[in-house]
Amino acid sequence: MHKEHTLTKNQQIIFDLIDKSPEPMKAYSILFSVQKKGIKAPLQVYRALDKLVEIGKIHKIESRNAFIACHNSSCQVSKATAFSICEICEKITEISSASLSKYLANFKDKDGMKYSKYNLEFFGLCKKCR
Amino acid sequence: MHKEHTLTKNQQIIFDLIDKSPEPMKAYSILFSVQKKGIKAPLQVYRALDKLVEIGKIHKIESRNAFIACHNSSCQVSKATAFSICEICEKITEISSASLSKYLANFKDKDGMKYSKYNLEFFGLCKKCR
DNA sequence: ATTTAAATTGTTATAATATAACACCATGTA
DNA sequence: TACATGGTGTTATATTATAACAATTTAAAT
Repeated sequence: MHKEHTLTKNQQIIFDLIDKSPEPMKAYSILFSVQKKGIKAPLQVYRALDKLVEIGKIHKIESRNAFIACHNSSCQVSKATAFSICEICEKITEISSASLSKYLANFKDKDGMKYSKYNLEFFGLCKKCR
Repeated sequence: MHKEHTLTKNQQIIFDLIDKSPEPMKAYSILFSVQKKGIKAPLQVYRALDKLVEIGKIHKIESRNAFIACHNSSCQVSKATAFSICEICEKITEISSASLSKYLANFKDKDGMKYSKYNLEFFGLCKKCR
């Protein structure tokens, strides 16, 4: 489980917004949405995002510069993320596969190095778009 | 093997630069380096980068917005990339592991969906930094 | 050789993403 | 009390990336 953090006001506002969103949100679209709640500057958004990523409440989809809430209740997911991305409709889903995460968590490279963290993005066409 | 493409002048200049670089290069640092060769505008750089990525001569490290030459001679590497990233010194290496690429190429999600493409970034500490 | 289509180039302007720096405030704790 | 830590608000700026348009080059295909 995630360690419980008490979110601050800005963090809570921004987390709630991302959590309710059916799709990943971009920073400036978040900014636009929360301006009515008094969050006016990009930095206020980025600071909250940074913290939320750090504590594992949200993840960043690196190839899209977008943020999605974590719905994965297993441990340490913030350090081990996998997503599927539809290249047509841009539907993005967090993949939760025990075998995948086990494989990657145990992966060692040629030098025997193990990694503390990874991010994997799969691309293809979703059911609808095929 | 990569399909052979004849690179255009700008593409060749930019590929050579990235290929010789010991570390991934960022777009504007590339721009700065090639200005003496007559490439003056960001778009000229980004267009060449886009093409080089498309044909698999370079890869983009998404989490770093940086570009690295592909030194992997096996097929289809442009659609199946894996990197190791040292979080301290930022040393980045392309991982070439047959078992890893086999595992990921064959990975199916819960719905039985297979993916045409993936990008994996591992994070940890390199030998030197440990 | 001439035409034509496709890709590439050069250029200016602008959009989108992200951080620096600084002053201030809230909270916990020694 | 003091002091450390983390969060906030603000302005300005840095960094990354694309839009739009005209001109040119390239490589086939007549």
